[in-house]
Amino acid sequence: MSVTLRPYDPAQYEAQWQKAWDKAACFAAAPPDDKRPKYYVLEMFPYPSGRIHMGHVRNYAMGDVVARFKKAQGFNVLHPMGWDAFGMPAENAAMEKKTHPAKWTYDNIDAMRAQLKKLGLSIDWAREFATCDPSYYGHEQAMFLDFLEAGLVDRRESIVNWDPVDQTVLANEQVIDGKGWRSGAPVEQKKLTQWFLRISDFADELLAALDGLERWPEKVRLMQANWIGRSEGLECRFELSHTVGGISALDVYTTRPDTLYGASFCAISPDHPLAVKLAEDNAELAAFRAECAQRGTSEADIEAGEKLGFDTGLTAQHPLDPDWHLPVYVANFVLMGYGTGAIFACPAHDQRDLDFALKYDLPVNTVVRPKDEADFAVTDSAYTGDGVMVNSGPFDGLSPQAAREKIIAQFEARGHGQRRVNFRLRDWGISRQRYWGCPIPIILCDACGAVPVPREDLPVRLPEDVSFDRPGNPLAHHPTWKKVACPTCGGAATRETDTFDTFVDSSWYFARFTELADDAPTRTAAVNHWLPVDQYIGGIEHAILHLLYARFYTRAMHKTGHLAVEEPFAGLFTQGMVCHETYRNDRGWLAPDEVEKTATGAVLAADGKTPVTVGAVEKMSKSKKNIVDPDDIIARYGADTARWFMLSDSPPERDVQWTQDGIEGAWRFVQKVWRLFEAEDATFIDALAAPESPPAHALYAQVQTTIEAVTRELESLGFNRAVARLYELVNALAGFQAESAEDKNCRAYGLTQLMKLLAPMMPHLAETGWARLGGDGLVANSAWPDADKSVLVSDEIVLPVQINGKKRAEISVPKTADAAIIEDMALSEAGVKKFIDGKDISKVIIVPGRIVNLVVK
RNA sequence: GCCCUUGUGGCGGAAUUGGUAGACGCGACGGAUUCAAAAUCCGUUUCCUUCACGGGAGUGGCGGUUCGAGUCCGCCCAAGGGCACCA
Repeated sequence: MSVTLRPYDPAQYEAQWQKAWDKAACFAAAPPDDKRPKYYVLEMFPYPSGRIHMGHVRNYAMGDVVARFKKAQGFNVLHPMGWDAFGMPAENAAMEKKTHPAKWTYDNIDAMRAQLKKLGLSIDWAREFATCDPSYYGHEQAMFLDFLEAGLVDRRESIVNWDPVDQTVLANEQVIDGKGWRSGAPVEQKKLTQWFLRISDFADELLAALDGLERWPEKVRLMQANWIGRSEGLECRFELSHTVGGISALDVYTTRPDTLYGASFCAISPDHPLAVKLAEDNAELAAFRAECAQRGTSEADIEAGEKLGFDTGLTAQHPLDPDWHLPVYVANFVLMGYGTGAIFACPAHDQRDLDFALKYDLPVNTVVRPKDEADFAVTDSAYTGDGVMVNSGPFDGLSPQAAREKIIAQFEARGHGQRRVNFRLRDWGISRQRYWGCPIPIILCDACGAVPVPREDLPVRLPEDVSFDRPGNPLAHHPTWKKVACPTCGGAATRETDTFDTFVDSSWYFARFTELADDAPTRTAAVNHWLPVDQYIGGIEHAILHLLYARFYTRAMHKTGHLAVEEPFAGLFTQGMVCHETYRNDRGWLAPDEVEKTATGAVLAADGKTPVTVGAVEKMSKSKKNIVDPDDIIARYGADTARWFMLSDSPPERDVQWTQDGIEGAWRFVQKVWRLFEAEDATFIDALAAPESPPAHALYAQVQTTIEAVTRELESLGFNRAVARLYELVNALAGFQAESAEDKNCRAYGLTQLMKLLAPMMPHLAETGWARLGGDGLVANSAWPDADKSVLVSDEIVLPVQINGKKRAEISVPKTADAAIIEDMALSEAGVKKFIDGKDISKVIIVPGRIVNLVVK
């Protein structure tokens, strides 16, 4: 009589194994002198918002599979965890709930750490830190001073994006559709003195190095390349008809010098110094400038694309023809921040210029025509394609590309202009008018200017006694904190009250994890050993912001001697989002547990009858209430089930839809694996020679193909495909009838290997099974299996036979059979004969080991 | 507007280099077990046609290359994403 196991109860085992791993210090990374090769796997660290969500579960489940898999493969694995702990929500909580941001943050960290631990992640918790720890941000301040000395930092007045709700400055990258990325409020333009990191100095490098990031998604590299936005062109000078306030000429940047003969006017930005100067004595122009400043930021205005201009009355001399004078306009579509803030316009070959020219009745001169249209002329749609130069004097007949080169060369030869490369990327403004961030270690003195805080005075700590009862920066309002003596002259001075953009904090945390040194941000031996991160995993939403900043910051750290590498992340994987159906009725959105699904739709769970509208599948979000809480899932099904479901079905880079059926399916699988242990022959057998009996041999072979396939899939992060192979093996084991001792041994062997293969994904169940089999120690510490490749190739193979490209039959042939034998066998197969009877065989294609195709007429 | 990605059963999705389309999971249907249910086990499940054997069609659409196309090429359609007055 077989003993029936009780259903697998995760609650009974999961905590137990988590303790066992802890006690054995399984996941502590060994020091750099360890003889194993290193592997650094990192998931983007979380913001301590209070609770983990399913997105975290997916992200950390994937990282954990990689970490456990690499450890089993014999790597010295570093898999740390920390907290991106500065930021606005802590201050909002302080305002709303009257709690201190530090307390709110550290309480959240405690809660979330406990949640993460319940997932059974193989994390080296000894390396944990939060970016709001003074022991972290103090080093960040020191590095800022290093950057300052190295010329990587600027302080300058500039027009900034001002978020009126959050009352702080935003970087360009943080403005989405003209709105603050956090508050969603329309961004205003404001002039402030700001600290900048000179990321644009690295624009060329950051762009060029993208080519070397072979293990990054093409999509992310492309997005970064577009963001950096390199363009090549000509900068040249247009002399003005009059000198205004010392300005006698316009410097103009163009990527289309080939269209110079099609010039029709010049245009300058409303913020151009010439426009500013002219507006001083011209009220109409001043009003126009004000209007542009107002309209400039509104998304709707940009969408409408209405071109507005103001004729200055000045003219500019064409650089290729001294007798040609172009009117100079102030135009709303010319940006001061790009190029020189002044353009020459060629309406025939630029749609914006054409819109403007048509509105203000300016000439349209076609200078490029398509190759096969001799009488081509632009009317209402600019021509930007390739073709042949016309109406361009000495350049007629050339291609635009050739004309561009010749014209630039001519300008350079005559000293009238030069080839120039421009970037879209601007310097990174890092000043934020917030309390809960890293204080900028600078003292502002009326006599000495901006003076660095002496190194021995670091870290500049945030004051603890702050009040949030009025808007703006609590540091600036603090009665005493900012008042200090100037380190240079000793006179009364004030601290910089701005703090760093929190993206600074997340730009080097991966380096800090390599060693928590007291006296320096990084320790050479450790940081150079571990970096680059071998596999970084996180959301696509950081494709530009965080990933570009971190790449720049690593270069800055390289330049200031903090580390050896230039690229922080050798491999990047961007995972998809976790989505769920949405539910609503006339009172608003409903959470999944308020809803009961029926055959035809859904009803309220409370009464079982009130209809509920089932909406689109969307990213889980508080606002739509389509959230499933990881804690509830773990309590009900255990961490392994949650992890398994997150890894099954959907490819990891794509969005996954959370469903009740899906989690139930994963739960059934856990139970099915557990039932494999009901058999009496469930004993530990780690090594076995290929069995003789056909069924056992077949099972043995399937174990080998599964080992081979799962290894390959995990290598390429194909978790969903690895899952499918494991389902197959479990199904085979469950259906296997063990008759002989040999069969039973083979089954036990298969079960032992299965535990190893499952361990990265379902570590607790694998550990429980391993212990039940009588395995040595922990499966978490055991080596990854090698496939016995000798059984992967069988003697007989099945070949499909196609006739005219359609499959008609299958033949079983010896692996060693040559083409003549295969042809013979194919032609004598009954299913084939039927189709070739009375027809001519004009061609026979035999692809060894693959296919036979007969072409008949 | 520019750039990119993706289109495969009722659903999520498989398919090394062009070589048996639909693995695996979900759902559905039928059966076994059960007093009944849950759980479990067995079977069916791309569509059309046929009592059946079988046959035909089929990877968003149209065309092309090839003995052979989900895969390569061209054009088109749809959905999603990024950038967006960047000269």
